Amino acid sequence: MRLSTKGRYGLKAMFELSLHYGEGPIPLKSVADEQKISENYLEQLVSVLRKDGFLESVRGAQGGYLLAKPPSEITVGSILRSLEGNMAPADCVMDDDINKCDREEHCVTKLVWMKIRDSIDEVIDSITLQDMIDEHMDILSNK
Amino acid sequence: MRLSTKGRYGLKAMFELSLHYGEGPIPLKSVADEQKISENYLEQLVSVLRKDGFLESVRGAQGGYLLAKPPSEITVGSILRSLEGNMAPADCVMDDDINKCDREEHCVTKLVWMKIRDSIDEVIDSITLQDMIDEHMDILSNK
DNA sequence: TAAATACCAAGTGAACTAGTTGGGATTAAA
DNA sequence: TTTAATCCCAACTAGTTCACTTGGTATTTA
Repeated sequence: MRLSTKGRYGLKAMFELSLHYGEGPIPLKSVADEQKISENYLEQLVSVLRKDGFLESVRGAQGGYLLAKPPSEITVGSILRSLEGNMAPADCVMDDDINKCDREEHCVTKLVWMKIRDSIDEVIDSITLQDMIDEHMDILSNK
Repeated sequence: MRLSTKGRYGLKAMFELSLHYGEGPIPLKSVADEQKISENYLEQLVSVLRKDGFLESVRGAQGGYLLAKPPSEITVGSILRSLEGNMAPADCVMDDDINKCDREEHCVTKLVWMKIRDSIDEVIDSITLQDMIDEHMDILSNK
């Protein structure tokens, strides 16, 4: 049950941009270099994040990307869902009506998938980029 | 972050066999029919579960599969790990030394993946097949 | 006007998914 | 003793997804 590189790279990039929040636009190249990700590939992920309202962009020389909201207002969950879709372990617990199965009402495995989904949601929705910055500072100061 | 059909079908099959625990071998065909899974495909999954010690098999006519241990001693987690591998959202939190990344010690995203992994583990390791049977009985009796 | 950037769409090789196919070995029942 | 039911195993496969790459265009600053 691995996350794809979309979610993993995307969160890394968002974290990197958080570290520079308030400094104006950061070019994608420097984010890609810093996190060792293909710039062209990262471009696609960042494009999704921008369309979903997490990032703003400034075109042209000295341009780049910047967070559209303060780090404290962006959760890990919202980033991961933007890039990976719903974090449900099975289609039947995805909250859209498309994937309902016919044995719903007496399916015990569905209860298991719901518990997994809920516990993942609880974790990722409770961590903001600001929390990550704080943890990063703690690590740097050898706490 | 979907589970594959391996884990999903595998858990359904194990649950089905739990419902018949103590009744002797159950042919795979009836499990496949009951859960609407391709028998040939399920065979592959069940073969893994047998090799990992969750199932015993009886060959020949009137043969089939049966749980190697009582349902109360088999967790959802052990089944899913048998079929899907480690339930970690990223390679760097897989607990084997192969996938360590070089930026480990100051990687904040790793902390996020660890929290997700731990919360998934907590859920799946705390549910046994017996728990699923109990929930199933509750549903049937309309509780 | 050149360089630095964002933006966009299409192509691609490799791996994975979810099976299917085609057998063989073993055992109980007729 | 034959037949049917079952487990066991390995190889094949169409389709999808992954993780990019390629090749451009548009915009802005120096």
